[in-house]
Amino acid sequence: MVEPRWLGEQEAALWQAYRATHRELMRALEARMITNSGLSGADYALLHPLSEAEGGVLRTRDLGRSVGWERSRLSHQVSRMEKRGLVCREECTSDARGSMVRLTPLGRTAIDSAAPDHVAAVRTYFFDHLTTEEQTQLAALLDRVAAGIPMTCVPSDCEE
Amino acid sequence: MVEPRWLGEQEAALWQAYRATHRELMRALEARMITNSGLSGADYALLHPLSEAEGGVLRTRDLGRSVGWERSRLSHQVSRMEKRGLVCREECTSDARGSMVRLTPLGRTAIDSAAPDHVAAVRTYFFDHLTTEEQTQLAALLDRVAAGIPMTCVPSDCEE
DNA sequence: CGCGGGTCGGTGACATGTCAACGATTGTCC
DNA sequence: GGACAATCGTTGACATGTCACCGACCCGCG
Repeated sequence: MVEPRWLGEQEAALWQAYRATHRELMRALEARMITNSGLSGADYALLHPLSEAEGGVLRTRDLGRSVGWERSRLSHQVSRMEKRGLVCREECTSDARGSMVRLTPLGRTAIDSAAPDHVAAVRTYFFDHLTTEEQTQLAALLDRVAAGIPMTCVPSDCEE
Repeated sequence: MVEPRWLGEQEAALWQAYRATHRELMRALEARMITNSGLSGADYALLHPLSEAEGGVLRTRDLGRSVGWERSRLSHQVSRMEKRGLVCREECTSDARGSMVRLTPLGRTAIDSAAPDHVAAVRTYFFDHLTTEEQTQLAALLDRVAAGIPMTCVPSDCEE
């Protein structure tokens, strides 16, 4: 086997820039949200789908799917948020294995007060730098990249 | 003040896709590196500039700047890597406040064995999906976004 | 029915990242 | 020289994320 194709200077710089920019972008959004509403990015990520769900309740499994998190991460985060009164857990009547997560009035207030500024921040820091055409191109690019990422899978999932 | 401009459907989908794809991409790269060489992404991030430095030594401050990390994060990570024998600390002769981080032979072996596959993975999962033109466009886009991100700064830094 | 594999949520141990604070040192200004 | 702010690295407390595992439960099949 021959020498692998190393990254060229431009590629290395792009990779570096991509990672650094993502990190800074997330850091800025997170910091702004925390000072603005006391919510972390993780809090917001869960409160958002809950606030749009019928009655402010979701089954834990469905909440996990809508944010793309693993179960343990979700469980830990819900525990922390429960301790702070943002959400509460309930039994799942249709499946005794499951559980439900419900937005409390405090959680509703929190997400309602945090959302407008967060959306504005995402615009300011991200979308305002993209033309409509660039948005389309970027979406296509992300689709291609995402499709090429190997899944964490049990062996049987790999053949589908 | 009127209703803020909410994200449209396409924008929301793009934002979602961007975050999900980044997360999955990083997860895949990290998992592959760990199974392949036992190094985490954080390990690799530090070993890479060290391996390119003169003599495999860098002042902690400079290492921190080259990866863009805060001092405490860097210090913790170096401590963990020191415990595993990948690097060692040394005194800084030119400035008694400072310290140096040196790549050990074990660390050198680790980065040398991890690098080829990692580079190949970055190609496979990322660069293979981008044309040269797209790389140029993306680099420009990232520059614009990065330039618009407010820095964490002491008040006096804000006016420069 | 009851066995057995899969699903679901939770837990504890640990790795990682952030924040505030400290002690030591350096450089600056008078 | 000496006060004083800034820099440097570290530490401890805590928040977050990952992993392996458990216990309860659902469902299909004999």
